[in-house]
Amino acid sequence: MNGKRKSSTYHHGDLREELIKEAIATIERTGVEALSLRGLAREIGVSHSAPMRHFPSRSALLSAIAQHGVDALLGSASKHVGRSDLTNLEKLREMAKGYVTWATLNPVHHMLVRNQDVMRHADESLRDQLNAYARLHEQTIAKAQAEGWRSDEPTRAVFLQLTAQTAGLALVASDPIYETVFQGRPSSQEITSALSACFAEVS
Amino acid sequence: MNGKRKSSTYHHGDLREELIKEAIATIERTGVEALSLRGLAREIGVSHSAPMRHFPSRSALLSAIAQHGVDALLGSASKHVGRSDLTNLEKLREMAKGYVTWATLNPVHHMLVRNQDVMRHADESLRDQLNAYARLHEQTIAKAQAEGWRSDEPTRAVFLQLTAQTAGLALVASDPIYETVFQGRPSSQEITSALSACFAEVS
DNA sequence: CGTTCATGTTGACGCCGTCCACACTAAATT
DNA sequence: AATTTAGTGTGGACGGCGTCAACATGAACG
Repeated sequence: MNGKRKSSTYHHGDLREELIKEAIATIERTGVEALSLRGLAREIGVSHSAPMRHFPSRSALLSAIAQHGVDALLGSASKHVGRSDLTNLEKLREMAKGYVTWATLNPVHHMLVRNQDVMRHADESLRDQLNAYARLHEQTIAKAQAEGWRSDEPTRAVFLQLTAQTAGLALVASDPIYETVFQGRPSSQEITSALSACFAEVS
Repeated sequence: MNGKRKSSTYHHGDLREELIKEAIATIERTGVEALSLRGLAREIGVSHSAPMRHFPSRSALLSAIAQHGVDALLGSASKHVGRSDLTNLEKLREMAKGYVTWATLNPVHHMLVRNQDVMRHADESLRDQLNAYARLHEQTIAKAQAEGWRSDEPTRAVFLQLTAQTAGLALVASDPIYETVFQGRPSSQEITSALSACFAEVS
């Protein structure tokens, strides 16, 4: 399965990655609160303080996972924005759709990024990347407005509305609390149609 | 200050309420993760296991606080819906505005209700009340549609869009993560105007 | 071959949630 | 008024946790 695995048992060989993978699985099953470094070590089969060689604290592990999530989100958004075959309005559509898709496919990452306890202990770089995402979003809105879309509204107002709608849809689509409220997750078709209201061509 | 205070120090007299009050203050300052029953007891000046006479577990304390929050939210919503001087569309506006206002005025309650670890251990009644709120919202939408507002769209679609927009605005307005993104909290005027897009009179 | 450095182990510390037996007090019962 | 009872606070114990420090192992490199 894993080519890097060493024959000896003393050194694991890939503990950092396995910690992250196992942590995500555990959080998905039982929630962040129930995640413990010792439990993780036990699960993997190393000593109780082996994880600290790779993450200096429990928060650091959670931050690293959140970091992965934000990397993926920002990467996908940059890719959309970089496409030259789309208008800026179409880029915005892709960003919004991409955000919700990312949240539903990576519920643990999404949840960690929204978790205040996690973000409180996060590196400056994580915050910076979230801000980079927001600025990319905002600038693309401004460009779409320059192309005539909702050009009579302040950018900040459109930014606020779009951010809220997108964040809200991601929440509703990925947070288990809303499952009973909507009797099941909204379909991707429903998501798209909810978003389309924000992206009407007519101003 | 507190008329019920007994002269003796052995029995506190109002420990349950003080625990809740102190817990909210602590969470606001340092986050849920950092809240401990022992720390709370130390702060208040009772023995380390006194809190367990009022809450059988740490989760129970958090659930009770969340319960208070949902009570307030549902109460305010019912009050709006009960008003006979408003159209159903106006009731929807009030509900949405009320939700965001509630979230900004009670950030700790709002956060606890959105916290998966808290909701996982919550009583059935808490979930029931959240569902009651959702149904009230949904029914009011249906009635507004019966009055001609967005009557060509499926109720579920409007419900989804409105829930997402409202939840998203509440998030953006009350979650510290978004403070840097928007350089400060959005004003209540900005909130209202972001909501107004959903509540346009024309279909 | 020997050194060095990353990585894993072991044991310790203090904090935590929770349980238990016990202490104190107010209210109910006699 | 005396006594019982139920509610509430105390103190000690237990195991689990995060974290630290001292030590062990082995891979990479001279």
